[in-house]
Amino acid sequence: MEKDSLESTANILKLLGDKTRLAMMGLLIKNDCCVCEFVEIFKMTQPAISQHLRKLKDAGLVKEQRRGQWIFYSLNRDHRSFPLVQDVIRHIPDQEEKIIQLEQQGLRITCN
Amino acid sequence: MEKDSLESTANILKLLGDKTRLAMMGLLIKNDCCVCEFVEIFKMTQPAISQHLRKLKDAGLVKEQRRGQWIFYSLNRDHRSFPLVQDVIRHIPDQEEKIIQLEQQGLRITCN
DNA sequence: TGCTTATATAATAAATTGCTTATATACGTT
DNA sequence: AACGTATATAAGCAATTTATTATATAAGCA
Repeated sequence: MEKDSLESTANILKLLGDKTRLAMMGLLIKNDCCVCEFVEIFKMTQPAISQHLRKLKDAGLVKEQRRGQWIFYSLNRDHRSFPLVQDVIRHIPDQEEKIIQLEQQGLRITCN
Repeated sequence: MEKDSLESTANILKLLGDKTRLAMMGLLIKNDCCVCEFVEIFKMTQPAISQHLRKLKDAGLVKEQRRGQWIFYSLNRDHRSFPLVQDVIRHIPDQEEKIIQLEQQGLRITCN
């Protein structure tokens, strides 16, 4: 298996070592999401969400793509440390439920 | 596979998201180590090392065992999140080299 | 064009982290 | 008992982190 340096691994883990960002990654491995969905799911202010996404983006773990009014985030599956990310996500509960709840509240479609 | 809660996983990752602690875990998966060995390997002060070990111990990731004058640390392989720890460590370079260097310097035996 | 919505960024404040130095504790040896 | 070595703990401090509020930017629509 490809090994990453100690330092880069520690940096990835530091990013994932936050409940919100870890859940974001768990969501993104199943669905692309836009900022307003994260705001709704995590009940956090929009700037707080944007700043977490910024950190993930700066590390190259996520990509952004504008779709009209919205900016959708997705996992960068080409990242050197993506296998590590995948392994980590396997250890957390499935996050898709949060998306389903959002859909049931009719809040998913606000971004489609 | 057993899944840990999002929160407990994030807490583990936060601990591993530090270069020194991550390397410590990488070392401990191969050998028990005492504090003075870590001090030598990481070129850090003894209190700094002790504080990192304290965090790992508080989380239950490592155990300590006194052997005469020395206190040896070892991984707690019974920890609920040990499989996660193992998976993470698989992604970093082998740390045993550091122990070998220590032995070559004759510094390993100071703790035997 | 002007308004609304979605998002980013900047400034700031509070909490946390990781080190340092100083000191305490525990064991082994003389 | 006194001393030296190994380790832990406490206090203090600088750097980092994470949130908040305020503001800027960009797209869609009346």
